[in-house]
Amino acid sequence: MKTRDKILLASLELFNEQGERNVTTNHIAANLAISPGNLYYHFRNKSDIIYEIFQEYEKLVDFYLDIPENRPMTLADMTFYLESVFDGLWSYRFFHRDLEYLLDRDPRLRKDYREFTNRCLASISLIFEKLADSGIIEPQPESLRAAMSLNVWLVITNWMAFLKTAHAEQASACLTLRELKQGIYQVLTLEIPYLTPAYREQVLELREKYRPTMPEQEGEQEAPVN
Amino acid sequence: MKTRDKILLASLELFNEQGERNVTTNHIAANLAISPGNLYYHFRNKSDIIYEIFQEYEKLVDFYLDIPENRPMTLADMTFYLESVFDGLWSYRFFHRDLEYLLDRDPRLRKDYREFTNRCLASISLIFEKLADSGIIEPQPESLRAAMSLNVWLVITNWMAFLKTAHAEQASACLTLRELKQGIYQVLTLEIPYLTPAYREQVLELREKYRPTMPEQEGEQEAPVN
DNA sequence: GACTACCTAGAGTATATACTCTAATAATAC
DNA sequence: GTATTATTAGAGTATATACTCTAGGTAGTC
Repeated sequence: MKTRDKILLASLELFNEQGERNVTTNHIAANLAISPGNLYYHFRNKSDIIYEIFQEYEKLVDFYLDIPENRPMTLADMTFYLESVFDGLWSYRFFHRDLEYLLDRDPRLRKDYREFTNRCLASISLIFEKLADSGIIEPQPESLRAAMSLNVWLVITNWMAFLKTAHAEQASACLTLRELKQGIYQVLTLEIPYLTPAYREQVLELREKYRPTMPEQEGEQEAPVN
Repeated sequence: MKTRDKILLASLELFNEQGERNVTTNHIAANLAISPGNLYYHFRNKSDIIYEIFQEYEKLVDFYLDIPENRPMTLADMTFYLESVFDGLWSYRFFHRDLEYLLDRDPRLRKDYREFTNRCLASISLIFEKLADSGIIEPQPESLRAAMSLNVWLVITNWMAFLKTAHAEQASACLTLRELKQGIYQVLTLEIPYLTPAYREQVLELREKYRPTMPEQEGEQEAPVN
């Protein structure tokens, strides 16, 4: 693999594990056993590395959320979208953690992320629309759909932060993809009241599969050590 | 005012304006025209300043979310809770921005914040319960109420981050309390399907008051300059 | 073999930042 | 008034971090 790609890969891994703020360019170089000079030969600065990683993320999610216009949407489709989005969140999980700081630092990123958000919101809204077309959820006026989509987005993008802050131990270490996907439970919670009788039970069953196993919100009870 | 209190006040203000990450202890001292030594006489380190500010925040929200058990809940109560929580978010808005980093840095804060979250979730759930008692929303099983409360929490705590990232300009400068309170619109959106016919119109009217004036999600249209 | 384009090492630098240390000054107690 | 305690100034430090610079190696081509 080319050094340039190795740098991107190692950066992503370190960022995800330790947070962008805690990973220096020197760390990245050391991790790859290359010199800082070498790293800066391939990237002008740290921002450029982050920007390029973001573009990968963007591309991935855009790919997942490309809604086919020519056929009705099934429950399986919806599940796929949800699973995919959370997979994406997981793979680039460092990004949402330090989002505001990163956007303040890099105007390119701010602009791109803003457009990315709008595309995602549009996709979510389209999904709702097509779910209504398929008779899975009741159709809703456009304005409500927009507000609902925004809520879905807020839940999705904030779920990981919630998990990390709800954990007793340090955030980075103990978080699994499985736990992250319990966010799907929360998203489906939003849909419940809009489900048609025909699909209600099916979706509720699907939702159960993502029900948190560990009691997340009842944090008072620490795990007994002995 | 005592120097100690001035430090807390100036720190909060600077943190809110520029983000904790961008405000150094030297900045705080300079802002107050005192010496760094003086600052460190009053606080052992930066973490202690942040921790103390958090405790103020906690106290404030706990005060707001103290639900009276002995009387039914009115729409006015609900409005008050929503307004208050967003006021609190505004006054201590730096906190949620760098939350994960702060919690990683200070175990006390992690523990306290975790318990704080649980108290808030319990309050939200209690509010739903009492709203059902008052016939404002339909009663729901406890498990659904818990999931709904968590969604409300996610929307509330992530709304500001969304606003900042949706803005085209740098985050810190252009954000008003008024815009922040449009988050109430999103929270009320979550309630819509559960409203009883008797209160539906009233709540929808209330919700309209918080409807975003500027088109937030249609970011493509930049303001025409000429 | 020599030219070129690409790649790499590693020491080094400017700047920032959290924090310390000493000494001096103000406030208070007796 | 004097002893003590609380407060303050301000220079200074250890460490970190993003990034630079120079020199040299490697691979392919003719």
